[in-house]
Amino acid sequence: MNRLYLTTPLYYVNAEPHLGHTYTTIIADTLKRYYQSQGIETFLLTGTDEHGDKIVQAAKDSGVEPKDHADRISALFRSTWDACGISYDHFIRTTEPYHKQTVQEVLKGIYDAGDIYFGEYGGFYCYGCERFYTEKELTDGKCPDHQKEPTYIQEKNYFFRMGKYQQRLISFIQSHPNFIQPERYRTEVLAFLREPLEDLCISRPKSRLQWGIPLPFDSDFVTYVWFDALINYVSALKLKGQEFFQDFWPKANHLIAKDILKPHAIFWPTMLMAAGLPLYEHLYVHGYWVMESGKMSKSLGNVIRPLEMKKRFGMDTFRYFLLREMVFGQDGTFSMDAFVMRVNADLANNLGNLVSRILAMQKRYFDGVVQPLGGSWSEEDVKLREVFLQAGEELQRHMERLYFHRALESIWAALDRTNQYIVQTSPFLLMKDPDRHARAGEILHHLLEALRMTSNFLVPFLPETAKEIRSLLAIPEGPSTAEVPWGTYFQPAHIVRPPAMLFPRIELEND
RNA sequence: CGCGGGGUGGAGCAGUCCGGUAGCUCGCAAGGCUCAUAACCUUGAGGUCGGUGGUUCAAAUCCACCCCCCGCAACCA
Repeated sequence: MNRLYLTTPLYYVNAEPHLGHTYTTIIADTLKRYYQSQGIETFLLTGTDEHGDKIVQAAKDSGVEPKDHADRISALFRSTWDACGISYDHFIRTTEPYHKQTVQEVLKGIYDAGDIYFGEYGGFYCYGCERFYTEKELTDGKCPDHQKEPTYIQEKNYFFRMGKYQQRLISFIQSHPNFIQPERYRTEVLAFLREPLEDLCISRPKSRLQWGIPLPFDSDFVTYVWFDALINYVSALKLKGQEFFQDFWPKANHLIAKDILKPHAIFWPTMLMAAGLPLYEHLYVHGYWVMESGKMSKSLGNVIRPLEMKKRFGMDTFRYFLLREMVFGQDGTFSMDAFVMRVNADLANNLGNLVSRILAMQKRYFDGVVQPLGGSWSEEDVKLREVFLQAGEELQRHMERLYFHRALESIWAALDRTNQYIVQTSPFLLMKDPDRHARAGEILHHLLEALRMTSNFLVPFLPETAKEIRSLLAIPEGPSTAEVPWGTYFQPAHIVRPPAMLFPRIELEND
């Protein structure tokens, strides 16, 4: 049995779900649906990362305990993904006992193996912020928040011998060209690894931070950030049992945004090496959504809220834009103008209108009853089928490389061809001559096949729409019909439903 | 010389890894159709693919150098 384990990052509960979170999660969901439809057993993990300074701070700001704060934001993420129809299999929280247990087991293992040591860390510490600053973060040598010069302090902490694994990691990445994708990020990681890798500080003294998982070998310290957060990918599988872990872990595929490349491409593999675990299979890295009106920020009022987009335009419409507009790996621009343009052109004018015009003819001319196909097909008929076969092949090729935009382009090229086919064959003209009604019926039969194929293609990208088209064609719920050859699916007396408007054109007032 | 990315018709973007008529959406011009969501189809105008040089029969695509813009630069999710 082929398996695939997909993960989103664990979202940090210091912010509410925004466009970036939504994009990563939708990508994960799309991949899951795609591979599921290929007969692969999939497991999709998402969740929330809930420990650390920033959470304590955020909780303090809203006057609640860290746990209450984390509960609230975590629930918000979960309900958002539910409302968005994300088909995740497990939602993990780093504050849950089974996760803490796994983190402690892994830490203990690495400690016992001698790859964690007690050392000293010095840095610029601001007592107002209760955190260290790097020199670059300081403005004129002062803390940007308090305008005060930080104090250089030294602190005892635990360190992970990350540098020890540098060579092994380099060799691994070099011998596994697809380990990090797209390639630009692999190049970046290799470039980074040309410099010596320092050891990683993995603890905070409890005197400064209590909101964390205690180190199993020293109860005066808690683990700090990544050792806690990254291990979730393992602890979620362990929760399902050792066998489940064995089956899925080697098939782990992590999806992340470029901001957390280093932890995932460097910290995490070396941690796995130290823990004696196999490395994950792939790391897929995407870029940022840049708001046309400048940086995304609440004060500018240009924050894209996933639930709001769903409510205004429908989830599939929102998904379509995100998948079609961004080249996976590169940054993309988000603007409402581009959104409206894309949606009107591709979903309303093309897909929606096409479905509607075909079903309208089927209804008007034959009262929805699918007509038989004759033995001989015209050149156009054959061509139409080939166009869809080709689109299916291209789709597969593009999905393997995370080229969502190109996969959709391939589908839409087939839709364009279908519109052309309608004009070329003009069934609406044939219907004026009673002798040619049979031919018009055949043409419509081919067009219904085009829609059937389209609905199969759309399953991973636009799940609701795929389902709706299926329902309009009166195709029962159940497995994909992609394997049924063109022209053999619709049986005599099959009746399709009257047209429905799938995507209304968006007319934006100056709101 | 820190690392990486981007610079393609009026606008926004694909295409660059694997060289071979420069593609898509919007906008503009002309025509067609009437089945459809003022939609759909055809044709046209508009590009020295940031610059210079090189490799090649052939370069947006490979190589070198230069200019402009943007991220990252380690314990900061």
